[in-house]
Amino acid sequence: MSWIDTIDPISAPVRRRLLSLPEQTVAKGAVLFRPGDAAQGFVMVLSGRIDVHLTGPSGREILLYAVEPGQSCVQTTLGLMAGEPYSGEALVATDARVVMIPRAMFLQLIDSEPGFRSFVMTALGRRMQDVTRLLEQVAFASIESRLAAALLDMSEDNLVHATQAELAARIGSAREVVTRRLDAFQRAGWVATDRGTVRLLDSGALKRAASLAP
Amino acid sequence: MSWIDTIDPISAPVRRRLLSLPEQTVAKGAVLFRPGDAAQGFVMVLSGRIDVHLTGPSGREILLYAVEPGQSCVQTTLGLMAGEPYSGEALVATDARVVMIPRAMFLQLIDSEPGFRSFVMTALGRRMQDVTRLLEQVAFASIESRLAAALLDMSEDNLVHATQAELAARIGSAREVVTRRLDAFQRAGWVATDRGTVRLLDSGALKRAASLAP
DNA sequence: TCAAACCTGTGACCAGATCACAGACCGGAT
DNA sequence: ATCCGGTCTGTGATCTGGTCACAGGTTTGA
Repeated sequence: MSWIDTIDPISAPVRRRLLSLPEQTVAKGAVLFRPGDAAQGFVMVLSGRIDVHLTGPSGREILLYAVEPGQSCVQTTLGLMAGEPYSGEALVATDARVVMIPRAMFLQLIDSEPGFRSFVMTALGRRMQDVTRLLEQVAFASIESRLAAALLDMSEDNLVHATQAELAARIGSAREVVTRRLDAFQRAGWVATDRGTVRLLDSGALKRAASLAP
Repeated sequence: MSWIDTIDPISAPVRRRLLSLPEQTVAKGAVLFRPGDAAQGFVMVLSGRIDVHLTGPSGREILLYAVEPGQSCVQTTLGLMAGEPYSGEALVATDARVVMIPRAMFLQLIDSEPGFRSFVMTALGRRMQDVTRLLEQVAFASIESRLAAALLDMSEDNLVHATQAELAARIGSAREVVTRRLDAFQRAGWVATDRGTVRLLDSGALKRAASLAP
């Protein structure tokens, strides 16, 4: 079993060519690309996680999407297909291994391999949907509901390991706002906060808050 | 010359099949699809314009993108490829003619016609970029700059035909806010407002306001 | 010509972003 | 052990923008 099998079906010769591509290891904190860069190839994540986010002029950030193992970074797809430069910044969130399919091979695979093609198009479609949903949240949902949703999404075993600044960057708000909202959650008994962590005490209440749109 | 030639290159037999598809006429105000609908086919616009927008729970709206002649509605693409339902609402902005390529034919064309394939993927990539940029604007830019940008974009001959409510729906703000901003623009001498129209008097100043991000 | 619908304008209020801090906590170095 | 720079968190003041409530003006059509 290899990463290649997330692309299904794939022909044997192509499978060999893909397997011969070198894996690259990238350390947490590395920047894979910045806004304005041109795509060099099609990047797939094998392990670890890559966060792609937008940064505003004031330094405020928002997470566009996270690329998990078996997924590709669609921003590279755009660059290769539509010639658009990156608009986001890709930051390695946890030490990761990736492979890059060079531009020429990518274009050839798109033309010759139905399995690869449908993998790419489905991924692109999903991301489009993700970003559209995010836009909907940013445009219409309250900070309260977005913060609650982020906490639920990031929690493992009812624990969230993130500073308040990281939570703010995730939902596209300001650190101070997160501080005050978390404080309200704490007073309501929904969470307990500590330096660098948030413990979820009442995920039911958080879920309700997350789905309340205004 | 036909709409088909916006897809290039295309083989002769396929060209004939596409030409045999019936054109449909849709009247201004008609709704092509709503959030949650499943895609029936791949829609291309021949004339007129179709606006795709999101609606929040409070009734506030924002324009996701407009589909102009020669373009396809990528939301239909998503539905056909990734199986995702629509998240936006498509409203016919001006009387339009469209053709719908049925699902089966679409999937077959994707597999067999490189020209069609690259048309679809490029369009999808562009829209992804559009929506990402829109998200960036909504998340980080002021109403002042977004309104100025919208006025410049919608103007023909320095005239914008739109009510203040329509301008608000376009930039994802509230009507009252647009009223007040337009009032400020007017006091600054940048525009003159009238019922249903805005006349641009100083597009230079508007351009400067549009590019000022905060 | 009268009513209903539509468009614009205003005041009050709340949520959220920004600025300018201050204190608390952490790591390592002396 | 203590000090120090960096990081994380907490708070008040102020500004922008979204929501609510409502008023007056304009069109349109019955």
